[in-house]
Amino acid sequence: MKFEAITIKDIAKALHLSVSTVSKALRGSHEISEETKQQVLAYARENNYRPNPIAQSLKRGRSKSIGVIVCNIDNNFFSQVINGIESVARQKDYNVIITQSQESYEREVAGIENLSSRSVDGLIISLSAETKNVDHLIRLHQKGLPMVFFDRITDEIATHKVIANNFKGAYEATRHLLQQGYRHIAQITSSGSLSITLERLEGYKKALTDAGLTPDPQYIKFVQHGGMIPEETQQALAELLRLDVKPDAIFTASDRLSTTTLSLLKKMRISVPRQVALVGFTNSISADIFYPSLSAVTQPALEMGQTATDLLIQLLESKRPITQFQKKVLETELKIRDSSIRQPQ
Amino acid sequence: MKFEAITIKDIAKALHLSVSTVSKALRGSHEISEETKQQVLAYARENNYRPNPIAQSLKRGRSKSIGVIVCNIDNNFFSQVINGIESVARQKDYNVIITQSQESYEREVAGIENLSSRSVDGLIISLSAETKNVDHLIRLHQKGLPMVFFDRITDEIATHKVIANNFKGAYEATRHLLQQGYRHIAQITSSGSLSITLERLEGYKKALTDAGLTPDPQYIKFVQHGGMIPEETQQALAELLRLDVKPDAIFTASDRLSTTTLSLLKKMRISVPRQVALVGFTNSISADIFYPSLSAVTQPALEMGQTATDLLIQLLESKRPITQFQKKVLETELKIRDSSIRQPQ
DNA sequence: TTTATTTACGAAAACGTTTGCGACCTTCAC
DNA sequence: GTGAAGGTCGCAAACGTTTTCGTAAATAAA
Repeated sequence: MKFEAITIKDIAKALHLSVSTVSKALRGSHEISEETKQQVLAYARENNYRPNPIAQSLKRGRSKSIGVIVCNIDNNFFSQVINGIESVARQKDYNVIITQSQESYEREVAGIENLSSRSVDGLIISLSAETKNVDHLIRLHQKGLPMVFFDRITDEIATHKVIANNFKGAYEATRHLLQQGYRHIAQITSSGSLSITLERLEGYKKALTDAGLTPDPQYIKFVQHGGMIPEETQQALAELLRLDVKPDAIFTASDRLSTTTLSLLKKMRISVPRQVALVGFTNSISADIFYPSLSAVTQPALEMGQTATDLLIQLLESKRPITQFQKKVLETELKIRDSSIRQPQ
Repeated sequence: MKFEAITIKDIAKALHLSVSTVSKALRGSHEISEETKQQVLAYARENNYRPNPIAQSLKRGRSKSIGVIVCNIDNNFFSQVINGIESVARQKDYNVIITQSQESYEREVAGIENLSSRSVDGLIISLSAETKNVDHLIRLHQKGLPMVFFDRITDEIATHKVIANNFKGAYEATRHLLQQGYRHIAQITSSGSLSITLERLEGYKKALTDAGLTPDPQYIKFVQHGGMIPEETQQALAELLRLDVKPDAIFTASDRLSTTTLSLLKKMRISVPRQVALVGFTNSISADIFYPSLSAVTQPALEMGQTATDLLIQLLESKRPITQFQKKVLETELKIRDSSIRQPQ
């Protein structure tokens, strides 16, 4: 089971030098003669010497790794974000450690606790659907652990944040439905404690009022675990379809909710868009091969991951403490497909 | 930027004890009196002491983290596998560090090199499509770095492996097409250097010969980067459709290839399954809302991740060197949907 | 009372680095 | 010939733990 590797000590012994000389030679210190340097470098290269990153971390007080916590990796939006995170982290020589909260507050706390206890230089966070209280993060932030939020953010912590223009995305999606002539537009959305939920809700409401309509609370359904539990979505949908005036269109405000809703409608043999139209937030790469193809608000997920990571590393490597924080808002894109196009009656 | 945390030293100073006493007290050594233990524990708890995992790693020679390398995380199959990996790793208190090869041999080598240089206790690997040579892994394996392969494995390294029953999956998919009456069944598959490609190819061929047909090389198209580059898939498909006797059915042998092919057929306005039927390997959670709904061979991805991690941790924590290795073969499931059902002419 | 045993703790080395400082030698200017 | 300067290297401390060993005091056995 051991994985013996060569250390500086071994090099020193072999070359009859001291450890410090070898160390300095390896990092090209001017204190060391060119001759010795070459000798050390040659020996190191021959024997495939790699500095022990753990020892370096201990010495430097930085682990060169960043922690990521998301609700679930098995979701096109988040996997694309992580793709972005991983690409810039790797390039800047950071490791990426991933934890999933599975939309559970407890797991989020435990995961963050685990990541934070100094094994990680900074955190990239998207809150879980259950999270209503961010004291666990506030504590860490006050202690000086750098963090960047994306997607599901909180106002209670002053740091960099990266989000999509959720308001506008939802506004455009709803307006599109209105333009198609739909008047009873429902929304199925995530937990009301999530920032994205509120932002998308506002966009939806604004589009309605701009069109002279009054948002009806009956038409707004919150799904507590953001679609992770299909039964919750099922119930929300059933309640909508049981209303006296059934919605003629539905706006689903998150990735998982969109695909689940479409799937449920199909199972219930409800024709989309004839009986009910559908527009959803989704980053599924397959939205155009759905039946019907799904009109969707797409977020620049990869870019969100990259931006968040850039900001975090900026935080990590800054000499002076940063007090001015950015909230980057990336634009969404509405792709209109069949699921929302009004059919001739 | 600093994140000052309390150390054993601080506790020792505060309580007028020695570092070693505190350390022992914290781990409940019998050498320490009950009274002192309580005192130390209380102080540690009050001040929210967390042992520094990096120092522990250095001391113990184990980092309690495992490295994962896959081609791409943004893919339902792999994200589900990682979901499985993360869940059991977390439970056994290991961190999961993820790297993507993007199907590039160079990136695979660099990523593994980076992970392996002692920051990781073991590796979970699925080879990239470009990888024809595994010397970089053989070296590490010989040095004693434990590794487990899944999905895209190699024969050249003796260790635990976890795969799906690719032969049977492909056999059943092809047989199903044959049973539907299709006779010119093409296959679009990944790079020929991948184990999964060969296994699935064999299953496909066996089903054909069992039905008295002779596999025709013209009907077998290899896509070098496993569908990461849509143009490659496009070209493979175009070549198939340009044949004198066009295929009446296509079997796509990987996740990305399946969705891409369906999407391309749709763009070309080729009716599925009327003009050409389709069965593919995919773990997309949305296969039933595709148009047409996609008949698919599904792999137990979550379970593969869990099994691979269990096996790796078993390797890591075994007292005596393990010489007997397992090759776990998990069963696939063929879900028949519309894309392969023969339509009345 | 002496000796042996137990209990409770501390000193120090070790894991593999990095780094400030001092030691020694050579070279050069005056 | 003396002093300063510069070049080259090693010593030792430090990062935060764990662990081996030693030792003093207290207790038990003789």
